[in-house]
Amino acid sequence: MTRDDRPTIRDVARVAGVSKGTVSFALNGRPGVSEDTRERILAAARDLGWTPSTKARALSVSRAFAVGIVLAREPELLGADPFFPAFIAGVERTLSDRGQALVLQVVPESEEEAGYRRLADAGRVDGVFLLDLRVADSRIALLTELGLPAVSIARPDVPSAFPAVLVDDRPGIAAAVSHLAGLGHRHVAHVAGPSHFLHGSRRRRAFDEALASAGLPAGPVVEADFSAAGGAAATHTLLAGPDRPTAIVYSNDLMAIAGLSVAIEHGVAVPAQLSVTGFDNTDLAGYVSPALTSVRTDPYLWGRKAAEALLDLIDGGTVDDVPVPAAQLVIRASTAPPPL
Amino acid sequence: MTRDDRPTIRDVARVAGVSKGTVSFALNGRPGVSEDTRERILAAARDLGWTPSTKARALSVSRAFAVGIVLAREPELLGADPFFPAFIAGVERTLSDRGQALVLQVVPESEEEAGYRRLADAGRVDGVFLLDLRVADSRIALLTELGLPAVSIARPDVPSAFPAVLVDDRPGIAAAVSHLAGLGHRHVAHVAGPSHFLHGSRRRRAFDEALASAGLPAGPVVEADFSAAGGAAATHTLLAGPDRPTAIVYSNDLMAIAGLSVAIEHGVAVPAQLSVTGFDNTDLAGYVSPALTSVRTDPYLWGRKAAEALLDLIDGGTVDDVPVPAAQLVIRASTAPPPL
DNA sequence: CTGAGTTACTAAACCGGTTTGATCGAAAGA
DNA sequence: TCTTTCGATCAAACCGGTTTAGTAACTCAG
Repeated sequence: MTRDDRPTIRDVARVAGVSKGTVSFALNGRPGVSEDTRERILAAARDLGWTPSTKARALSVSRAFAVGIVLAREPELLGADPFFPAFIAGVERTLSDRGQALVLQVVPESEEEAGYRRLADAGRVDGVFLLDLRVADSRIALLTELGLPAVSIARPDVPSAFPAVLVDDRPGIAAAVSHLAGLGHRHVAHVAGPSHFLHGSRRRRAFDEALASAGLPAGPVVEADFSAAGGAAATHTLLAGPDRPTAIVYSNDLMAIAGLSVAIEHGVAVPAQLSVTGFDNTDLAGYVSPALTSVRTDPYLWGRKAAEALLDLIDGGTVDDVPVPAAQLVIRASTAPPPL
Repeated sequence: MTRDDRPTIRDVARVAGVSKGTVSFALNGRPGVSEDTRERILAAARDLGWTPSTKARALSVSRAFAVGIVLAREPELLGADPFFPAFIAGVERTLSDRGQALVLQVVPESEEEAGYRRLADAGRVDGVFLLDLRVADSRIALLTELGLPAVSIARPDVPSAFPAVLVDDRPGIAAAVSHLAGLGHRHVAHVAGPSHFLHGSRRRRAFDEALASAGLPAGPVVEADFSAAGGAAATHTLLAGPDRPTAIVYSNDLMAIAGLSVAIEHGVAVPAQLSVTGFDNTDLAGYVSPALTSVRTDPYLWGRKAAEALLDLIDGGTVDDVPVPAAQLVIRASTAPPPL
């Protein structure tokens, strides 16, 4: 029952007894159409069940009415990350209100640049979101060259003319460290994300600074890859080494949860002998044992804000950076005073 | 530096000294162009850096060169589900090879139908994937009415003219039950997903059947919602009740992991006093304590196959259902013989 | 040497909207 | 009363491709 006889603007014009142009004007709320005819046209459109063809509009106004995301992550890591789905849900919230679509592209890291080029050259999107910023991220220059508007999540460390949603991980990490310091910990370690990611390196720096401002000695930092396996390996390193820390600040929940089991295997009780904090406050954080103290972020909100900024940018406005509320520490059972 | 002077087919034609039509023929590998001119045209296109405009092609051949997914899930649940990102990664693998794009739509459940209608009416996509099938799913009729080609993940329980990727959860559940039966368990419980989801109810039925075919008595079944909170509550119900089971088969890993902590809180040792199995074999499964016995599925593969089927369907072929390998049970430390 | 059949190519129509320039009748100003 | 201006409307061009119909040159059988 593939009824391909979708009505066109021509049909609406005929039924309403006007020209195509007038229908177009009426629908886009332009002046120069009498109230009388406007209503007749709208009625005709309603009767015919006509919706303007995005394809045709896209061609004539040279807009795609869509924005894009290029994801260069391994499928497995993607699956474990709670950020991404919540973010796109937020993005969609804004987009659907404004009649825009979201085009997703998942590519191997080696094809990331090609992914953006394809999107731009084919004219598939009017702008993109810049996620997973890296240190000295080359995509900023690429997108500038391509003339593709963009909004980044967090402000890049290289000059960027694009607006950013000012996500800042530092207060969250600082809150975790200061919570631990307040409990009396003096040997605090950090399991960091990959240092070529901006959030990886920024969380790490925030950790160093928070220790210093709490008057604590610098703590050991092990770099991992945000995966469960990586978190487990890093934890093993920290617990097997000399001068075992009494607390570990993980840069995401997944690694922290994996760390919990490693501690058990090492016969280290959490939180009695080791305190642990996560980051992301995933669904699971409250339901592991002990329940995980974590930093709550709000990727859904970021998605909404980022989409608003991007659409405004595309519509020609100059857009400022977008502030967002600071992350909050959620204290649960995995943190306690250090052993005496 | 928004250089909007992208070359058009006209420019290529001029440089190559031929007409637009000939350029089009040359590029689409049609006969009627001499080898000589064809090369000249391709060279001109390369020199100018010309890529055909998807917008224009879409209009003239009335194809969107894109397929869609409408997701009607709560953002939180989405974030915790490992299926979805892996699936779209697989989809993308196929799509990018064939020059197609993926349009994503995340909507509240109440707007699901509207979501499909929008996609279809605006002509944004040429077909869609049907995920999270429900019992007596009304979307089959909807898509048929809209004339929108589709491929479903798992075969629906209502008559459907659309091809399906034959995902079957039953062997996985059966393997888990038979593993537990082999270990000597006779009191096996199940924490099911929502029964209005096809996979929820099918896993439940598979559980019942597997128990029967192992010669075991019917076990208690508690319905939950696939979330950590739901899994915890269900586990609590099972462990607090009379006639406590010696093993629990969860319908996903998230609930199983939440269940592990509830067991600890109840002073029930896993696996000594209680065996636990999950479903999905998430990244985390191997890194909780005890490591979780789980059913490994392959959503990445499903995505690839589903996309191939959908594109073939759109291209006019008649497409058969697509078989996929049965899920495998991954045995880890969370299962052991029951207490004596 | 003619007429039919190929081959290689062009001009023009078309997809379904938006946008520009022109037209026409009516109201307003001289 | 005779312009002038303005609001409402239409016809046609345009966006950048694809596709159809037509044509010129060239081959080949009779």
